[in-house]
Amino acid sequence: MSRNEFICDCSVIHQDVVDRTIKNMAEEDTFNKLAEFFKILGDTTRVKILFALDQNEMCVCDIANVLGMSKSSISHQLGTLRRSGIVKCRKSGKEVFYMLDDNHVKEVFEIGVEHIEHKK
Amino acid sequence: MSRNEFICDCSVIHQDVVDRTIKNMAEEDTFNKLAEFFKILGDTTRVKILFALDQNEMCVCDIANVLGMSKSSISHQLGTLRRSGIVKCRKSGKEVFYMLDDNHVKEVFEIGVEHIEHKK
DNA sequence: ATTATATGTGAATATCTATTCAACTGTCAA
DNA sequence: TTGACAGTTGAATAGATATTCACATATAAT
Repeated sequence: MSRNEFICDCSVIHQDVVDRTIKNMAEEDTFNKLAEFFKILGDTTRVKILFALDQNEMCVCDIANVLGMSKSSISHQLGTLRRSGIVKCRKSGKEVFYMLDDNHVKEVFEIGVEHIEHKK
Repeated sequence: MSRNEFICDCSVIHQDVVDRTIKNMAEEDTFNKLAEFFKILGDTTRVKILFALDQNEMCVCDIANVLGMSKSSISHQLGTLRRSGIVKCRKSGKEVFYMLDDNHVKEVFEIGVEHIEHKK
């Protein structure tokens, strides 16, 4: 993508750096999906749910009890996580068991923890 | 933390799983900081800025030109990233050069990209 | 000194989103 | 069939936040 596609309120100071950086930028779509992925992880409730599901699959009621929140709010969040492909579920009678679907989440989590430990 | 501290609108179905999971949950503070960290990464503009700064340090004007956005909005976002300890800056005359401060960001990014590539 | 440029920032607006509430579906048991 | 329970879902509300705008600050050049 070229810088001429954009409208900006200032002049370019270091043309070479700007040109090179623009040339190396990823696709717009990649940035959007990346931000979307991190946005999903950027909520305390969802972080707790994923941390819990990392230990064992669980039904909605049990998750609600672990977090001390309503079934409805947990169900809404599980829907968000499912639509993002981060968790999946399995029905068993009246209950629905949720589990992690994406092995990257665990890795991202660990680095995230390293980050906040390092910043202490 | 004990489950009795919480108010929930449903009964516990699998008491053993709930007890064990609660016992293994991290500190409230840890979840908050973790979510806060990912929330910072969960914005397209900030993702682009970090991707650009991963290549070279840059001044505000250059970043604005690379992204095709106003200096003001970029400055606001850089302030957010700086307060989160993810980028740092260095003054040189009228210009302020920003660079990555946290080596974890790069790792998290790479796994994030793997994630979205895997989901295609 | 004056002007131009690079950056920072508070307030306002528009948009997004997490939770609650109320209703609903589906399943099991009596 | 009836009731109880697990889970889902749309609408509403309240809170968060990204960008714009206008102005402020700081530095360099004339």
